[in-house]
Amino acid sequence: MTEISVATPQLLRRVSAGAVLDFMRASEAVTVTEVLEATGLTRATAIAVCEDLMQRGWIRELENQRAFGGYQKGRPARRFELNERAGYVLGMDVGVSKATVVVSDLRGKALGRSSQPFAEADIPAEERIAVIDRTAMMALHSVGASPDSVLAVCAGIAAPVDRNGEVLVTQHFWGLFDVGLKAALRDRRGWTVLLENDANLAALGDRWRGAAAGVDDVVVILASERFGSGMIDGGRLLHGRGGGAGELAFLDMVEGVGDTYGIAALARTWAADALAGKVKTSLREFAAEGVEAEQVFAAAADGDAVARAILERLADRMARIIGAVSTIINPELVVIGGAVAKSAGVLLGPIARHLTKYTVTPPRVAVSPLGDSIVTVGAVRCALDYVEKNTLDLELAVPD
Amino acid sequence: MTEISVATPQLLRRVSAGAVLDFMRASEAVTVTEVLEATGLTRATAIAVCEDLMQRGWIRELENQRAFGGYQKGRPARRFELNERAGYVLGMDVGVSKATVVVSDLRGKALGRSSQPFAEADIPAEERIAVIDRTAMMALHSVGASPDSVLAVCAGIAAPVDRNGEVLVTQHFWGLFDVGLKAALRDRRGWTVLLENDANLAALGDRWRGAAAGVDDVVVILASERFGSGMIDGGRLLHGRGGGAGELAFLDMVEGVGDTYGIAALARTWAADALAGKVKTSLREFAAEGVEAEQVFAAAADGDAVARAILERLADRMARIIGAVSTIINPELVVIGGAVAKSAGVLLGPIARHLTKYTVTPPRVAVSPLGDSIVTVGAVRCALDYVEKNTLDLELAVPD
DNA sequence: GGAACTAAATTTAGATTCCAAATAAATACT
DNA sequence: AGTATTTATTTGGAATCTAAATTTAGTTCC
Repeated sequence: MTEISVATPQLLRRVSAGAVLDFMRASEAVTVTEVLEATGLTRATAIAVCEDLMQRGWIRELENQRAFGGYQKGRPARRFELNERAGYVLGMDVGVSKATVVVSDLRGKALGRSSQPFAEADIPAEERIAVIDRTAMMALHSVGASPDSVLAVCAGIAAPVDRNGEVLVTQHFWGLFDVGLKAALRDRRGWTVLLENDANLAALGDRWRGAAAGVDDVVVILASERFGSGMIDGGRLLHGRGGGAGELAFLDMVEGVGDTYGIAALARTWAADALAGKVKTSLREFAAEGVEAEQVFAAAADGDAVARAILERLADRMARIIGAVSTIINPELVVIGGAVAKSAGVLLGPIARHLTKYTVTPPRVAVSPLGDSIVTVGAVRCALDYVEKNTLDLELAVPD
Repeated sequence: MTEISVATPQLLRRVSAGAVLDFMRASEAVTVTEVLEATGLTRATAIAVCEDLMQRGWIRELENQRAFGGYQKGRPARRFELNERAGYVLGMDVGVSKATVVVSDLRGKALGRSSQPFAEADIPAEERIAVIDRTAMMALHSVGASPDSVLAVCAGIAAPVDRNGEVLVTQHFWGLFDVGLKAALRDRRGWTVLLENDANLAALGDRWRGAAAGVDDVVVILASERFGSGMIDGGRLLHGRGGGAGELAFLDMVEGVGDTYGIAALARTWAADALAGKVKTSLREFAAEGVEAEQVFAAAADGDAVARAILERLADRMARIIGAVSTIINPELVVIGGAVAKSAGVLLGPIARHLTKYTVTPPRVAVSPLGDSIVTVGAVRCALDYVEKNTLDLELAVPD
């Protein structure tokens, strides 16, 4: 209600409340004494702030305080904890062929998930939106959450998105993805929707709960069907002017690369090429359905020469890409993510070996454990970031 | 003196004072009424803050207020303005063969400059420091400023520097540059020294007072003898883990490039190569002293075929580099900077032409007007950034 | 069961800062 | 001289914090 111009006394309470809330997000149930030590506030103030936050619904007080940690002298301390059910956030992965929605609580715990295919690749925008909306409602319903309790939504799409969440339709193709989701979900449900590029979300996701946990300078390469990357420098996502940062189209110019197909796609193609010849290889048993990357990796592990050659070729290509990107960006770590990543661990050794050819200071290389949920995990993180930054400006639907 | 824990009432005054100071830095002499409109504070508060700042020496009050803007009704307004002489900052360009120091006031006006060569490239650290210190003292003396009035120093060096101003001596070569300048100048003079990579400072400099003024996503390529770049995304410099972001060593992998020599170096070499043959060219008249880039550009403008070929080749190479970097970083603008930049304007047309081969969404390309002072300009900006961020924690030497 | 002990919670007094509104001051215009 | 206008100052009230004194709600021990 009250407009804050620059610095009113109310600003102080905001700062204090923010500090307390930050501490609570990082801890389980805490006593006021702990709050006070963590924030530097006085006891009187700390209690006042907690009461404030409780009244607004962001935290709750526990009953049987003494139940914690056995014997304690003195007057029992009150205990407070984050009300992780004060509201929910949605993380969306909107692909070409399907939409996936994850419902998460305020601690980032995934409570429910729903996925729906689009009838065809080229359906009109309203239809895409309808499917997405329906998927979201199903996911919410599955956890018994009302649409009013959604505090933020983040959707990942396979197009460049600038740092304001806008899709610049410079290339016609991307128009497909800018289906007006933001406006549609705001109008229909009153939700705040953040748009972000899928590879960027993968980077956020993996830095949160993947191989890059806590690393400040990291590049995550979404590498299954096509290459795309999310780059984080100093803990901040890079976007560039039109959200195009992290595009790996420059690969066309790197010697020995020349296209932007991902690991899964290349493995499939190269295996097919090999089978067209007369070589002897165990891959031939999959020939009918087409050979997938996993099968190539397995065959290579069994000593199949053709599979090993393909693996080596993949590793060299990855090394070139990682070498080029990390020379210019200088990350501490490069993570390979996406559906193929889980089985791509076998590539790490060969990649490291090839990498020494392309850079004198190679980064660490890892595969993400998040599999194909890497984008939704990142979307949840992105939505939570928004909520955490704006907590004190948000009104909760049903302050219980 | 007083430790601020989280949110004390004193914090409010800090916020208010910061807002007022920011406004004053962006304006000339201002009345309290203007302050009040800009910051949203009350008149009473605005005056109190101004008096505060004046007492601390950061701003001053003008005498003949009414002298401004002719006729005015009502009680004359007091006028305040930034005291740009409250202290000074030093911007340093520490190269291999010489050190340059610029003294600037708090509005970024260069007041004096001094430059001194190092006796040899490989002199010991103490000697390098002594030369740098002496150069700084000379520059200060030339403007009549005392060493005590220096609020911050920023030094640009040709080595990777991480975002904490540390030089990681991963490669032995860089050890040359980490001569302990920070500690030495702190101990001798009590100065706060910020270290930064020279190309990064070039980026800051050009974004401040060059071709990239106000552009949030920009890459500045220092291109004279060697290529190095400073990359800014969303107004923030990229560093990477060890300060290596912006290194263009990956050029080794880009087809048609293959080394990291800069424009001046390449022009010189290619011209010499051409002269070794029997072609007819007006460049031959410079053959004795060696042909410089400027001369090649001039001859090309006169229609000399050999010079034009070299120019075209340079443009193609620049286009490849710009194409590769900007595909992955997606800047709005790429600036060519350094001593050679002033005459490199002739390259812009050809570069733009070649660029379409390497990217579908080419950035704007420009040359920096800052010449070889681009690094010191950036160093001054960097030091000012520090002072502006920490103004209220700094004590002025002689509060007049 | 009551006294002693202990840590937490609450109350009280004081300081800083802000805003809003009333009052005072300085100048130009008539 | 008187009025209008703009700026400056003063006064009163509110929010917030800290620091210190006081009260409370338990445990422990006799």
